[in-house]
Formats: sequence, structure tokens, C-alpha cells
Amino acid sequence: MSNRSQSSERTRASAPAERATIGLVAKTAGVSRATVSRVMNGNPRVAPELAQRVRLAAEELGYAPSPVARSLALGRTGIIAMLVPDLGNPMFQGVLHGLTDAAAKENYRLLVADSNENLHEEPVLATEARRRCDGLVLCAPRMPDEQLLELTPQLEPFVLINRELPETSTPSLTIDFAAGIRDLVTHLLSLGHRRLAYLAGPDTSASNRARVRALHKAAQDTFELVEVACGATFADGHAVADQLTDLNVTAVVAYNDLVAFGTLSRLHELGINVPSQMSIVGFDDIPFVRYTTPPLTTASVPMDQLGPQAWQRLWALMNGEAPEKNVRVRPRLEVRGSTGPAPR
Amino acid sequence: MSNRSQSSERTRASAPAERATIGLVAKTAGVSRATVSRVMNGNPRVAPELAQRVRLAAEELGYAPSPVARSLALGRTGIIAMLVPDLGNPMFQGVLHGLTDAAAKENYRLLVADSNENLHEEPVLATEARRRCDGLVLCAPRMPDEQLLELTPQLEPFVLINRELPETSTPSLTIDFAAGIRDLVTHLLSLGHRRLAYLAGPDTSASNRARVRALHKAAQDTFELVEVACGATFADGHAVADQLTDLNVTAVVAYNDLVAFGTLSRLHELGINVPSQMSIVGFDDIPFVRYTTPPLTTASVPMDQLGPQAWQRLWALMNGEAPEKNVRVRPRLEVRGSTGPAPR
DNA sequence: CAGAACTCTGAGAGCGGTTACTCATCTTCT
DNA sequence: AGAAGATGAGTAACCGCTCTCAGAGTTCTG
Repeated sequence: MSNRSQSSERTRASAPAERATIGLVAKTAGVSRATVSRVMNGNPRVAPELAQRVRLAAEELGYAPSPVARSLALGRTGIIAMLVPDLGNPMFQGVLHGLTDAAAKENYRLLVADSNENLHEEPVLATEARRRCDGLVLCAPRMPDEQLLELTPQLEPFVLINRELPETSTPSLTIDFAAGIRDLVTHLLSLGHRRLAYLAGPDTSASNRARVRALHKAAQDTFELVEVACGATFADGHAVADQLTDLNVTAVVAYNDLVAFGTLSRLHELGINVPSQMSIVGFDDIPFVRYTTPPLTTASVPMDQLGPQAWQRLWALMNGEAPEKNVRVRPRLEVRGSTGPAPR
Repeated sequence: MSNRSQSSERTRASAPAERATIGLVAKTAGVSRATVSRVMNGNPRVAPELAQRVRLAAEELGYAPSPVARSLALGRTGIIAMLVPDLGNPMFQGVLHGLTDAAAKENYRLLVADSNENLHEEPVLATEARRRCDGLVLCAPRMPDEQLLELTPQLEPFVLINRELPETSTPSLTIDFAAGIRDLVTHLLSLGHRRLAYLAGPDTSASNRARVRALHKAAQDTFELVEVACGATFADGHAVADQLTDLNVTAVVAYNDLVAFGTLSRLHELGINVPSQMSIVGFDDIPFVRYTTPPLTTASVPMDQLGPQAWQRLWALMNGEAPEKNVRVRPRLEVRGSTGPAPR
């Protein structure tokens, strides 16, 4: 009653077809709701003749069970969600894709929520998304540990991507940034570079900190390191390139591929040849950097592994099993055309 | 009862915290469930002292209302969904972003479903997504008209992006591909090009057909047109470029920016200079094509307008009002470095 | 042929909320 | 002081579906 009035008011002009409910189908077919439910769920212990009648009625009324009601009754939704900080970053597409496919095999669907890098909204968004489904894959590299820790009970079961949460058993899939950086640096050193610039990402970002740490460690009297504040986007990389000319460096390590690409573009505009005058490396190996001019040398993160891995763990959690242990994927050095011997 | 057994079985080992329900909060606070509900919804007609007690109990139990139950009772979810064929295409990011923001103003959240170009799954995915929320923004350029028409009753209220559906009143936001193509062609003609190749997109795609039509119409004894089957991705564009050398064309119109970018890359590898030996244009103006080498001349689609427009219409539909009339946004010619005078 | 063992189907109790109604209790006005 | 009006909280129905349980009808057994 309560809702009837509201819903009919709400749908005064729209909602051409008041949706059929299980009750209506039952009445139409002359059976009980239980039977309709059984038929709709493929329960085989229904007399074929009855089942047929129900199917007919359902068809005729255009009936389809309400997922919301179903979720409430079942206590599960058949959905998992993934929260990403920025859909614009192609990095996530690989994960999303893998996750969608892996989940699909178990008849789960994936919904994506994008926090648009809105730090403030992230906790709310995560909690809300989580409660509407059965599990969450969370990628929130900027959220402070304490906050995440506090949220943990509301988010479970969930899996972290790209960060770890100390003191908890939350499964997490991380990337070995340090190893990636080491490989890149080793590569550059072997080409004779001795003074490098690092185009730093957002300093709230855990992954940026990891890179910085690895760089400083590698630098240790092997080479000189100049850190330049930059950001995480094309535009950031593009804008920062002008500063590079004064730094007297021969190679640039960018926070990620997006930045590297922006920088590459600007260097080209400035008439600085890559790689003969300046080498540049990115990180991630997002899909199109193999097509840049020149193609970008980068640390290739096997994104396609992350999706299935995340699903496997989430699935375990949702079934009350112990998830496999955390993995830290190791990027593979992908040498392309943007790096070359240091100019004399 | 029914579920209790199932749910406790399911969560045997996980689910550390059985979620508090409204009933538990009510008992703890010594009030009725109705009162708890009122407090949680900020109903002011509750005695402050009682309200406080309820809030305390809720806090203590870590209670948060179940969105699923709430949705069922209210008959609305506070969510809209958008279905995209391929999240990997940056085209959609603009729409998504605008939609998220517009919806947020009315306290609605956006969830994204990605069909991964899986034509087969699309109808199911769309229907399912739709039924879990209050409205849908659908971008399914490849779905046949008949199928979409058939789905219409189940999807309402919804808004179409990038296509129209004849014979219905479904609001749709489209892009004037013909105008975009005309502008691009005019630009190329003014540079002296007389023999163009078109790198065709998927031929199931409505937008590809629109482009082809516009091209043929423009061609009319003004220039020669060679149509080459290609696709919609970087890789497609990259792969097709080798064929171009034999075609004796001086300019290339790509299905979209992704293809153009792939082609550009391959041409560079082949040592064919753009634009002095070959001009190339894309379509969409996705974020990074201004950073390619050379930057891509393209038809810039104002994606940021689509999100808010879509929301406005969806909102109207959801409230039983008549949505504003359809709009067809007109791309703006964005001349950059990838086009130049036709070589002699 | 009675009773056991099955099969089907329907009744009804949830799932976790919301809200129309009802009923005290407290004001306020005549 | 007594009646009408407010106000605040509780009761119970309902959202649409699932599932246990029990009863009716069948088929087997001995």
C-alpha cells in the first residue's frame, strides 16, 4: 500500500508497463507463487504441463523476476563491484577486462564505480557499492591507511589492488614497482646514462613513493637523480617537459606511461630528438604506447593477470575459504625505441 | 528461517561480522523499527533524546541500512547505469564523467557495465543492469534495431547515446557524423587532396555506416574514394597501414582516432612522413591525440556535453516528465599537424 | 489391498527496510 | 476544567521473491 501510492505517483506519465510480479504470473497461470519461482529457477521437479503454463503466462505478461527482491531474499546479488580512481587511465582496463571474464565464468557480473580521483567521495562510494553487491575489488591508491583500515569491516569481503594494508589479512595484489624501476634504471645505465630525471607522480600516491624509494636506492653513487614534481596525466607530462632542457639530464624516468607520452610529445615539439638527444621511459605499458613515435620503452605490468587473480581471491572469500596468498607481480622490461645511448 | 540456514552455511568461515539489521538496532535502543527507520532517514519528528539513543545503538552495532532492502521497499535504488561497448575507448570517459557528475547532483550514483564488445551478451547485460537500478544510459552501436526495439519495454526509462531508434520516443543523443566527415573532407580537399582512403570501422556499426554514407555523398565527382576494411582499434589501424602504400592515395580518413593513431604509428615505421607524404585524420578527438606525433587532425566530438544532456533526459523520464528533444551534437574540426598539402 | 515411499504443489514465514494508520500523551483554547 | 488539536511512537502491512514444511495424490511393496 505504502509504495503503491508512491510508485503510481512517480510513474504517472512514464513507466508505460507496470511490471508484472511473481504474484500476477501465479494468478494468471493458476498456480502458487512458489511454483512460479521454481519454474523461473529451472527447478526440475515441476510437472511439465504446469511449467509450460507458467512459462506461457510469464511470457505473455513480459515477466522477469526482480533482481532486487531476489537479492534480498537470497542474501546475495550475483554482482561484484570494482572501484577505480580514474577510468581514464588505461591501466585499469586490463584488470577490468580480466575481472569481468573471470567473474562471468561463475555467473557473476561486474559493475564499475569511478571515483574520478575524488578522494573525499571514495569511502562513501566504496561502502555503498560494496553493500549493493557481494564483493569488492578496491583500487584506491591514495586513501590513507588508517581510513582504509577503518573501512575494512564494511568492505569485506574485498580485495586490494595496487596496495597492501598492513596488519590485516585482506588479500592484495601488488606490483613490484621497485623491481620495475631497477630494470629500467639498469637499462638506462647500460646505455651510458648517468644523470636522470624522475617525473614524480602525485605524492599522495603510494606507488609513487615506492618508485621514488627504489630510485634513490639505485642512485647510490651510481648516477645522479633529479626529481621533478609532475603528476599522472598526459597534460602533466606535456607541461613538465620544458623544465627538462635546463636539467642537463640525458634520460627521463616518468611516473607512468601517460606522463611519458605527454613528455615525449612536448620534446618532439621542442625539437629534441628521442632517443638520440634524450631517452625516456614510462611505466605500465598501457595498450597504445607501443604505437607512439618512437614506441615507448617501459616496464610492462601484466595487467591481464590481475583480474583473474583478484577474482580467485574474492571468490574464495565469498565462500568462506582462505584466499591464496598475496602476489606481487613483477613488471617486465619492454625495450622499445624511446631509449638509446646517452649522447656524449 | 529459509535463508538463515543457507546464509550461515555460506558464510561459515568468512563474514566475520554478521551485519546488524534494523531490528537489532531497534531492540538495542529499545524502540520500534519504525523509529529507527525515521532516525536513519533524518525524519525530524522524533524526540531528540530517542533519536540520540538510536544513533548510539546504530553506531555501536556498526549498523548501516541495507541498500537492497531499501531499494525494494522504496521501489527505487538511487542508481543509474550506463552500458558501454568498450571501456577501453576513451570516447566514453567524457560521457561517463559528465554523467557521474550530473547524476551526483541529484544524489544518484552511476554504475558502469562493460559489454566488452560482446554482442551476444549485450541484451542480457543491459536488461540486468537496468533492472537493478532506476534508469539506463545505453550505448550499443552494434545492436540491431529490431533487437533494441524488442528490448525497449524492459529498458525503460533509458536514453540512447550515439544512435537513434526509429518509431520510438526514446530520447537519444547523437553525433552528427555526416557534418564531421564533411568538415574533414572539405579540409582535405582544400589542401589539394583528390584521392582519399577511408579506413572503415566495423560494418555492423551504425556510426560507420553514417560515415560511409557521408563520404560517398561528398565524393560525388569531387574526389576519389577508396574504402578499406579496417576496424576500431589501435591494432586494426596499425595493421591496415601497409595496404595504404599501394592505393596511391594522399590522405586517409580513419574510422576513429584510435585507428588513425595506429595507422600513424605504422606509417612512421614505414618511413612515410605525415603529413608531407600522407595526410591523416581521425574522428572523436579523444584526450591524447593532441599529443601524437604529429598531433592528429580530427573531428572533435564534445563528449562533455553528452553526459549532462543524458542525465537531464533520464531524470525527466524517471519523474514522468517529457524529456527535452533529442540533440545531435556537431563535431568541430580540429586542425592539427597530421594534415598538410597534398604531395605533387 | 493397506501402508510405505515418493512426487508435486501450496501455504506461509522470512529477507530488511518503509510508511499509512492508530493510539496515547501533551498542549492549548474556550 | 473539558474538548479539540498536535505530536510522537508503535503496529502491521507491504515491496517481490525464495524456501522450508506439510499435505495431497501416486506408485511401490509385501
